[in-house]
Amino acid sequence: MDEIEQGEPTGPRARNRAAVENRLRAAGRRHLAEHGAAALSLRAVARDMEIAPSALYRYVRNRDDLLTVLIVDAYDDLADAIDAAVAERTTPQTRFVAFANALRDWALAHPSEYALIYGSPVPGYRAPQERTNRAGERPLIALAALVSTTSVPTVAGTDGGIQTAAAQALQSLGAESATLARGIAVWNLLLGSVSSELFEQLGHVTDHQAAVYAGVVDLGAALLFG
Amino acid sequence: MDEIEQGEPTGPRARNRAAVENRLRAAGRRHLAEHGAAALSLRAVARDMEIAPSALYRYVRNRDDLLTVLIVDAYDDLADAIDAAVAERTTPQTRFVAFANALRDWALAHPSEYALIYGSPVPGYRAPQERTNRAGERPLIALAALVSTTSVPTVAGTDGGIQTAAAQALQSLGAESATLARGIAVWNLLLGSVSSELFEQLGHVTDHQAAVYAGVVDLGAALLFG
DNA sequence: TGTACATCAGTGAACGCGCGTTCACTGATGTAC
DNA sequence: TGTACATCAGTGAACGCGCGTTCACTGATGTAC
Repeated sequence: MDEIEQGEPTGPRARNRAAVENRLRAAGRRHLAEHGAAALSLRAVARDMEIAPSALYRYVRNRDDLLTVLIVDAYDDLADAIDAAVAERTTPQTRFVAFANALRDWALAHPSEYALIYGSPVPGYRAPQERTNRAGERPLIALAALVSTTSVPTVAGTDGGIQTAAAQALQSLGAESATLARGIAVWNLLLGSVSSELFEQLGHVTDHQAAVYAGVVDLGAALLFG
Repeated sequence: MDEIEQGEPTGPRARNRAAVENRLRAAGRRHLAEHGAAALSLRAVARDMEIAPSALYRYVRNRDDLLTVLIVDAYDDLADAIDAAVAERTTPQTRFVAFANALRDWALAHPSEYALIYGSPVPGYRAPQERTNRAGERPLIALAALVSTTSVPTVAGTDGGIQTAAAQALQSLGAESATLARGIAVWNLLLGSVSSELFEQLGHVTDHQAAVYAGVVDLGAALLFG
């Protein structure tokens, strides 16, 4: 998709190509939800689309390439949801609450995509960082932005240095290491809470997941601001 | 293995059987580490053991059965490590620190087994709770025990009610719901921190993972005891 | 202690399956003149 | 506007592979008398 370069003409051909790309992404997500990332299969996706398996190679280099596309889509979709939620609030505290709730809401609505990006890594698949980093850092940068009172400078996507853009963003906020550590802890707390709810790691210790999460959010807010 | 019932005679045959079972578990773990749970394959394990694939069916009902055995082993191994570490300390705070460090140390030493029990679920595999619950609750019960000053009663393994033994243990401690919620939050914080370190969910935001975790542990202690 | 039978561990061939990927191809769409 | 050629999307057959599981079997170990 993105990676097979094309000019951007319009006309029937281009329109059709875009439509097929969308059907491919949708079918990929569907397959992800039903069988998991490790079992994502080009043949099965092609079957879903009622197309010959070989036709997919016009859109995607190979199986792993499709996974990469879906990963980037998932990060972007989550980050869009977060950005939208945060933008509605003004104070740091309410922005943080919106951030945390957007994270959980998105995860519950898109469990397989959440598992894809924040679950255990897909064995045998190594994400190509130059394609994955930009989107993958967006949620973290959003968190960094609301921890700080000043606004976060957009970091040009050079990537691939020792430190990622997210780390630069955090440090350009003038976060001392203690603040940085607290920010990381809060992020881990939120991800851990969402994961354990979604993956049912607690058995049925509680039936009040939403209430527990609300407590977790309070806790996070206290750590960051209080 | 456990599930194919046997008397417990000794003699060459029994000894050999036990030895093969151990080789099977070891080969299973090895395969898990190299290719992940979703790709766990009886044929590959048999090849590892230099044995005919069909021979494995003397020890295991099918592929999922082997997964279940490995899951139970992993929980028990982790819980043993935790119990041993906690037993060396006496005050609640130091016991909690020992607990948290044992969790991280075990995860770093056994990443694939950690992913198996606390990562995203294996698609298409549904753990049979009657075989999995007892071991799966051990780490939680250990945490519950050290949150409380009184010792935790051993709960008979009836399982399968609405509430699990872990929840009963927590509540028999007289934990009010606020304490319960805080205990859950701490557990989520620890799991989230270990997972994000192990699965590299942060990119390279920090190079001081051990220090960050130490901060997380302090935080957890403050939440529980402070 | 020896013998006859039952149990068990392991073999090897076979089944049907789905997978990723390549390849030569056809027909439709776009482009240059 | 019409024609000749280039590009592109999609087809269908084929490749070699590894998988889970079943089955009839052989030979070794255990057991009863």
